[in-house]
Amino acid sequence: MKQAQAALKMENFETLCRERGIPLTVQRRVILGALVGREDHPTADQVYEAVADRLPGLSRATVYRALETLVEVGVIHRASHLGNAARYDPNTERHHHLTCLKCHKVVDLEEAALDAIRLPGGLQGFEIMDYSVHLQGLCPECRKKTRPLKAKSA
Amino acid sequence: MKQAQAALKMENFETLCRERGIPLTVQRRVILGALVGREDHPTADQVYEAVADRLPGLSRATVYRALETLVEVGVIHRASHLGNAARYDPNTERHHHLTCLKCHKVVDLEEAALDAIRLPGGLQGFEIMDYSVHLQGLCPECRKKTRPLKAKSA
DNA sequence: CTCCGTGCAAAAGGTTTGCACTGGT
DNA sequence: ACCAGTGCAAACCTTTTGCACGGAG
Repeated sequence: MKQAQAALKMENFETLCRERGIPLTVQRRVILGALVGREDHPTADQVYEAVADRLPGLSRATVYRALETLVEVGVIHRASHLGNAARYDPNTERHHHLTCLKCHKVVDLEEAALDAIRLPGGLQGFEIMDYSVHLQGLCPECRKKTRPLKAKSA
Repeated sequence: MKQAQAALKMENFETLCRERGIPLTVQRRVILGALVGREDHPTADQVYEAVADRLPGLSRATVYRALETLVEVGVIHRASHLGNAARYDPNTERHHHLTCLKCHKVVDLEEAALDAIRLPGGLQGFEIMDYSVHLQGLCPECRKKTRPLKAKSA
């Protein structure tokens, strides 16, 4: 059940916070709660809307900060490039992207093997026009620089 | 060679513009020229920086508009969701995304077939930690609403 | 010649930050 | 009690838009 998963995720979050000495605030709990209950991918503002009644006087800044914390702890993901600016790509052929988790560099990958993926059927009623594979990892430079495990230099 | 490709892309752009009655301005040409010369995925601001000396008095607004035009004509792609807000995803398991090209809705897709993709080797020195498949198309609702081919309502 | 594109500046989101206060540990 | 988190408001960054002018078709 989703309910059970949500409860697990919340427990997991609490454990992780205690381990890392991160204060467990009401805001963070409610925000995570609102997030795990959803199937869509809400924006920060939508999260704010969702929890505003449960947290009177809540500030949008807090939503942003709490979401950031949740991402750091690892209980949610942020779906978008870290930089909030759009990027433009002159390569209009089918290609894929390699993104560096550390420096956020994006490089193209033209790889016939990835172009040949057979898409499964019944994609929730979507009519697929195109697809691309998004690979995330460490670029050569960042691999040299550090041997990171955790995100923050903490 | 990349040079030849760039020249071809420029010619292609000019042809498409003439076909569609889109004025061919210096700005658009220079901006496209700066873009096809690069391997990275510059932001609008980086494009502005790149062409600023060649186009004195250039406005950032023009860069945005020109980029938009280039995307419409199809000679470049925009790499990012149209909505400029970050989205948060409580699902931290391996999963993929279906994005609607019209309403920009994003839904999760958990599909074992896509989890089993064998990654090719020699990924430009990257150490891959994770990957996901990004499918783009029309969601059921938008498929009903219109029969779009072109972006603009002209 | 007519329009559309451009430049400028202001507006419109989205996100971050400084500061005083509150709440978690 | 201490330190980090919160709320508020202002700052900041990216992108869009209105308007007058100039260049493209």
